[in-house]
Amino acid sequence: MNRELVVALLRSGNRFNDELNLLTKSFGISLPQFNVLRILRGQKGKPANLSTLNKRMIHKMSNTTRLVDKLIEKKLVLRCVCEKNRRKVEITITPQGLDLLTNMDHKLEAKEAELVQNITPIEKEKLIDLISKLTLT
Amino acid sequence: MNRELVVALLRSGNRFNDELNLLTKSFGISLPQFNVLRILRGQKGKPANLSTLNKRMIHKMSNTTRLVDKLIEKKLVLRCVCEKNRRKVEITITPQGLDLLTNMDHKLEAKEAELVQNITPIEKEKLIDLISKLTLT
DNA sequence: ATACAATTGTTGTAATGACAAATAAAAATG
DNA sequence: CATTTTTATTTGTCATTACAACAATTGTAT
Repeated sequence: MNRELVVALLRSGNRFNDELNLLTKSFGISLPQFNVLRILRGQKGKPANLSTLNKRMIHKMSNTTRLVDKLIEKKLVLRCVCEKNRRKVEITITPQGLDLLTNMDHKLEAKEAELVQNITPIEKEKLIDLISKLTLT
Repeated sequence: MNRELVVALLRSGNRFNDELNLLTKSFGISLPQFNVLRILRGQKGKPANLSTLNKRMIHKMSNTTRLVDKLIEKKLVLRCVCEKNRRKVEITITPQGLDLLTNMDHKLEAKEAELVQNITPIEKEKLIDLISKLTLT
């Protein structure tokens, strides 16, 4: 039964990933890039450094540097060296980045709703509850 | 709430992915490669073709050909052209492939158990149920 | 202060993945 | 039977990811 559960979770996770990736691609960015943008928007002007991004990212990956490089190329974020701790780097979202997110917002919400349309609100609560219980540690 | 659910699912799916990948890597293969091996073992001698593998794979990807190439390099599977329909290709697992799976089996079970250890059997049933309901279509 | 360890990020390289175009055989059509 | 369409797989190309080595800066203990 453990296997059944693990496989079910992997399957649906991958499916969600694929669908969302498709959506973000249509706006010219990958899903991980999109998530970084959202984290930055959540900072409300406060810059973030790479390790903060890494901690919050849904898709753990070893190379946030290069992901950010891509976002810089697209002028969606800015990077500058932190004054207080020159090892650190400060990353902020640009107005263009915010605009892009604004454009994506409702499409994303629609997609999210579509992805979970087969269950009731009560079941959704239950699922969230169980999954977060599952993923403590 | 939809977003919360989607994010929770992505997170735990990715986490499971990472953990399992780590495990299979320690045996010299990737998680997708491992899953193909398991599909082949499930065939009980009956060969599978690429599109069958593709349908059953947990990680949908466009390049099953090259994934199978890697498994061939490692002598874990065999590929030969199907007699009846020469477009098709028949893939079977080798004795070495089966041995590898046998060696991995209990480690994998242990890891699976570890991954879902935070919830009760009843909750597991419930989760499986909800997730499969979610992922109909 | 100096040496050593820990933190934070970057870079190189190989492996993997996504996507589209190419190939090749079989099936369908006229 | 020749031609088109569909099916099944392969190949090319580029982007992303994984992994490891490197570099720079700060923190700590003697």
